[in-house]
Amino acid sequence: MNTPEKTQISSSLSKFEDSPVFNYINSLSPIKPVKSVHVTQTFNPLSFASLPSIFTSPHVSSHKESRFLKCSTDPSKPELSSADGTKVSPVEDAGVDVHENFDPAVSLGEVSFELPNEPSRIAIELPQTLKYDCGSPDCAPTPCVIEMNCVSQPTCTSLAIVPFVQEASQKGLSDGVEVAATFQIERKKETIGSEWESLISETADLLIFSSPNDSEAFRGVILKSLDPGSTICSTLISQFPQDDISDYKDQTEGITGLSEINSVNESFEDNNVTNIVPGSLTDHVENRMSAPYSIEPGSNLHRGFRRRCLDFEMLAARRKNLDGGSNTNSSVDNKLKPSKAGCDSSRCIVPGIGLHLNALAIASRDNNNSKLETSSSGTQKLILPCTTTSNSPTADNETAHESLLASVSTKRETNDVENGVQLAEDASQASAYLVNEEFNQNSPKKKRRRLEQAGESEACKRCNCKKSKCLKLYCECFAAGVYCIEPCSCQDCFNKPIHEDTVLATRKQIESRNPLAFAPKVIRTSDPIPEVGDDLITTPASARHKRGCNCKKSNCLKKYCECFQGGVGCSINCRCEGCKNAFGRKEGSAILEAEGDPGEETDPSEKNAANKKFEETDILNNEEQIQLLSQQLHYSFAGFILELPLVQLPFSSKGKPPRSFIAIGSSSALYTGHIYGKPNIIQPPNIIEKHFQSVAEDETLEILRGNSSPGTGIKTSSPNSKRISPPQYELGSTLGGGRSGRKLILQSIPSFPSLTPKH
DNA sequence: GAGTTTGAAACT
DNA sequence: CAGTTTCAAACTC
Repeated sequence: MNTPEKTQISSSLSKFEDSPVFNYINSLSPIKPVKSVHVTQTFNPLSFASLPSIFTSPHVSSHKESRFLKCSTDPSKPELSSADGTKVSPVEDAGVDVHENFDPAVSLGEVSFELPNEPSRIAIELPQTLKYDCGSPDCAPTPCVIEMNCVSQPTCTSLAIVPFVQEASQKGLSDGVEVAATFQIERKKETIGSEWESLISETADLLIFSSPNDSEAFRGVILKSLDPGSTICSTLISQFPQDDISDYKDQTEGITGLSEINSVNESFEDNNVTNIVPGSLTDHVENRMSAPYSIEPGSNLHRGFRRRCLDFEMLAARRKNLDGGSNTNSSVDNKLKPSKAGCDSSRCIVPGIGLHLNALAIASRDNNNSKLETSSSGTQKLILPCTTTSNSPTADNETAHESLLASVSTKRETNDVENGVQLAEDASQASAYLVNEEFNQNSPKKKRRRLEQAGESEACKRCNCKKSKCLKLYCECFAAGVYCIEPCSCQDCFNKPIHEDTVLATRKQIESRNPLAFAPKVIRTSDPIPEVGDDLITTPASARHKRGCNCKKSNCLKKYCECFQGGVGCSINCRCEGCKNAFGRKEGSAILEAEGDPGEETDPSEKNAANKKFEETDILNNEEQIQLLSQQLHYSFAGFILELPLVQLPFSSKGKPPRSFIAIGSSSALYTGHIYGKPNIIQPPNIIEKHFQSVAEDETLEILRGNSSPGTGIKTSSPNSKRISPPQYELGSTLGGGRSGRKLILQSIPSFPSLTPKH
């Protein structure tokens, strides 16, 4: 990537690296100064883009993100790092250093939680973050900034964003303010334990999780070309403070929507950072939220959506924080875990994206309205489904629900009942947690019944585990990386915040067996256009089940089939018999069938029915997909969002959205981050690929060649080797290498692992 | 709502 | 790694 920005950054970095401050820092730290860390710069865009999916991946994303976050805090603590004496990998240098120095308490993710108590902090941090985003010296005049640049560069080099960020920094960020803020934060920090890195990474993830909107926000910034400075700031603010704060608000009790934002705004003013956000911050928030994304500023819906998901990460981070709590700022701990109840609540509140995305994916298909809206803005694609869905008969009794839903009601679209229900459910669930955790354990049937009465119980229904304690992949909730909540009818459920330790341990165990265990089952590949055969669609390559199905009797025509359930065609990876998957038969099935393969009792009527079904449900969507894809490509090209709700789900009006199939943002990545990277992310288009190639071709290729970090090889080492095959391979083989897009995808997927620190 | 079918997950 | 068992969702009645 020879973009001017990069060049500029590199040169700038070099300059700074040679500065006295930098030298001083180096002298204090075992870390070797590394000039212009180009490690994953190429993929930075991905990091942004993949945020949602990354959310779930503490490792990969965390590294990246953590760095990103670290940067924010790092500037202030060169000395601290050295003082801590924590070991840093020389190779990772800056990045690691940042990690160690990074104070979780300072992370944006935490900020969201802490904000209520410390409004000023957020103000400080946000600007910092912005600054960090810009990997260019332009935004970092101070020594601290310089170091930051070194560290952050890898992550901050996103192609599209850099210019904006830089500009923003130039326009709105006050260097002095930033520095001061940094140090202020620094003072609060305490010695960092050896656990920091992990802690940080997770914290970073949390941050990310808390801001599923990040990608959108950035996209919005880019696409809309709004005032970079204000836009970015407002975006960040709107996202973090708004969502997270509002969550916190919910816990503590009804505070009105923008109050937090206002406080944030005040904070900015207090810190002389006001200039960063021209005009009322609130206004910005509103504008950005409502206009570009069609999201209400205080969209509780959105928030509610994210609540359950990724709780695990939150817990993990939090727990680690606690473990090292002796070292960490007590205030932080308190904030993270208010009281027992509050603690749980917070967890519940912790934003998650898995469900959110799921809903989106579905919505893209099912919800025409949402489609329209999505078409108008890429960001909305992801969100609208959420917002549009709050049709929640299910929210009946819960005031909290009502409030949540009410906030979303403006956007309400009734078409997608399922999504709506689920979304509402999520929100309601979250609120339910807030209201009373015991809901989880009590009256599951009642809840379920209520949901069913809602008319779309399917969408809302959660698990019904009886023996697995919801600690196995049998449990949909567990598999999806979310806690069981109200709607669940499970028995002896351990998949609750109270048992966070158990949950985390179990997850780790499962992932140790199969790193992909929590990965999205359906991976969107590249080709959005299903291959429509003569009379039957054969293996649409737009998405594939990561492992493939093993159906024997269902002919892949029922939801027993995970491929079918996920709305994707069977692929070469499938070992199904008599595949008649309406979304695409296993390669060879169609041929065999056409040849009158006895193994496949080809029932013409069935075939036609399947085909018809497909036509009804997918053909149209394919076109839509194409449109969406083009948009998405645009966004992707901007370097922010790579994951798309393109996976088309077959169940429009009935059947709950296959959460487990969402290709995005499952909590899977929690522990698999390094290994699985971000395969979760739906890799779209060729354009992106080109982007990649131009930007990070080198590394990508390396990764593909197996030179990347250990985790790079998706699945090669999967315990389920017999069944799981790398998405890439799948793509390559299934798609038939003719298409460049596929090839590109292969590259792009591996690229994620590159995000992990180089050695 | 109970019972059956199905295939993934887990186990051996 | 293959076969078996367990499990819970999907489905049927």
